Amino acid sequence: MKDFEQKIFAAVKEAVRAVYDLTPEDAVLGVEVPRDPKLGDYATGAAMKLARTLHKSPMDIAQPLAEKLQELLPEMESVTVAKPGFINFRIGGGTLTALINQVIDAGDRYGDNNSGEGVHILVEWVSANPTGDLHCGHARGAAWGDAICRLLERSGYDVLREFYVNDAGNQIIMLGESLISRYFEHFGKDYPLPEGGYHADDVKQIAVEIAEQDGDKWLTADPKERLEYFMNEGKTRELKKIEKDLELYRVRMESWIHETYFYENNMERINACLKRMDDMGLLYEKDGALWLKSTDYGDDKDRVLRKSDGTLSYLTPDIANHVYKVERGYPIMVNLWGADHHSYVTRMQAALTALGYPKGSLSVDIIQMVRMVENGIEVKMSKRTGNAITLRELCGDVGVDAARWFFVSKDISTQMDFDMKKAATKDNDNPVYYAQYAYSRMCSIQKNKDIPEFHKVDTYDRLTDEKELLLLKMVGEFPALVAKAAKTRKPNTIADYILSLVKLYHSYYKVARVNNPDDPELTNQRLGLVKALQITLRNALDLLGVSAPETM
RNA sequence: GCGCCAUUAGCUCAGCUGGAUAGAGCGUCUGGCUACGGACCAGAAGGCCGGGGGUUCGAAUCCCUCAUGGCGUACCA
Repeated sequence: MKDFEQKIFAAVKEAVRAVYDLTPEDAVLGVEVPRDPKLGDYATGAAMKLARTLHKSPMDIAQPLAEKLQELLPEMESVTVAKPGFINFRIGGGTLTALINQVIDAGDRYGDNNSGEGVHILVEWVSANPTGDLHCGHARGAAWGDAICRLLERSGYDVLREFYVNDAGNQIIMLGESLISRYFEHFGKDYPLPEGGYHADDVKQIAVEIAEQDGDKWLTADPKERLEYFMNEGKTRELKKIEKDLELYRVRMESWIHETYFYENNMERINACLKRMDDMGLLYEKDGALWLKSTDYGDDKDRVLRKSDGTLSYLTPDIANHVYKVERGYPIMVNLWGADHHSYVTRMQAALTALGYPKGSLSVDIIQMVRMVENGIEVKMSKRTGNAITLRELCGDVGVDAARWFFVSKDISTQMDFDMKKAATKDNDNPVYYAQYAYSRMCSIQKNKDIPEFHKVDTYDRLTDEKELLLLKMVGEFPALVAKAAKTRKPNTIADYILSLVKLYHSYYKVARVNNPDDPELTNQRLGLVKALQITLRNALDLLGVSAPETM
């Protein structure tokens, strides 16, 4: 379905061509929604942006454009010029009410658009080390990344949702050693917990599980074999919990790529990568280590790929990981990384540029830190366990809907405070319930036995109230908003939209009774409006992974 | 020291590619329930957009600089 914004944009383009014989860049022709609805439903600043090229005043440029536009867009009630040179569009009521049937027909697919044009895009996020439970620090990125995928999928991109499992390297050895120590402890024996080992209860619990499953046979086993076994058991079990927690949090992954995969077959993939870089003259040896000349590609220093002890640095398999993404048909990659990894962005991009991938192949969105707060005071540890607050606890304490809403409704580029008290309250302090309440109202009005059941009609010409038309206008903006949010990867704009929509609905609900026994026609048309709103709201909430409850 | 991210109402945050009078929620204050769900609605007060320069028809938005805060600055992952 072609929404108004696209239609107007195309018309502006055509008008500029017809009147001034120009075909400027798309950015010049931008169509927007004016801040003040009194000005118009849509507007373009094209005339002002053309002022420089045409050496004329924006007002003089706008006038003939507006006349042409009125001609091109007969469904517009008016096309007017306003100082300092805006062209404002007002949509006719009939055009707006026609949306109702379109929305109802589209149903769950209303909002879907093809702005992505089938582009393949791989989103990698969460990617927590499988050495412990996901904690609330992961919750922000997990919700944000999932919402981005939902937006992209509904905008016609071909998305692959991927989790990169760091299951090689020191932290896994540390996990194995920590488990062994807890395992010994379980049988009343001593085994030193390594420095920097994992102390959390979940590690202890896994050790107990292994003890119950295998008995005490590992106490006397070959140390090398034992470590291998505990490392494997540990990461498998930790990963399973991560999967379960993500599911609870409604985050869907499609692909799990293990770091160890790149070490398989004598490091086949990694070596191929290294050889390729070597053939391109990107590598050199110094102090017994192998270096990548990343400074030639924007990094501020060269990076070690193979350390002097012969082992690889973290970067090396991760380069192979990204090469593998492209090989699988995903030339556009998006990664979500925590703020503590931001220095890593430049070197990863430098490596990919060095390998010849076009600039912009990899976008990395950095998720700034979250401070968990209760009544303004930072809460570092869980009161129950004394460890970091886990995602699971968070879901239990504040609920999945509230947690996801809070994280997804704020841009990730700024540090945020997550107020657990506020998120857990079920009153009007909490915007997520305000939105869900509106949804419940929409549902209950349709289910009410005293109100006749809705049936589709050809025209909804009785809907002339200012708020009704305003609501429909917002409904009409939804597909373009989804497309834009997908492109800019900003789900928070959807949350803003939801709040404006439900605020207007609550306000409408107060002044206009849907049910009007003396006027069944008006009642039916209003029910159609409510249904269209309900569909739009449900789809919008779904983009954020927030449920739309029929009753609360 | 250097790099990245930020700084907008009392608080938490929006603000699109530079555009019309800088917005919302909470909090504060004033009002509103005999009818579809009051988890609601109507209204008011509250701003040198961190400071200072610059770019231009126009700057919260772009550039420079300073201040403040966070994160990073490994042959860790």
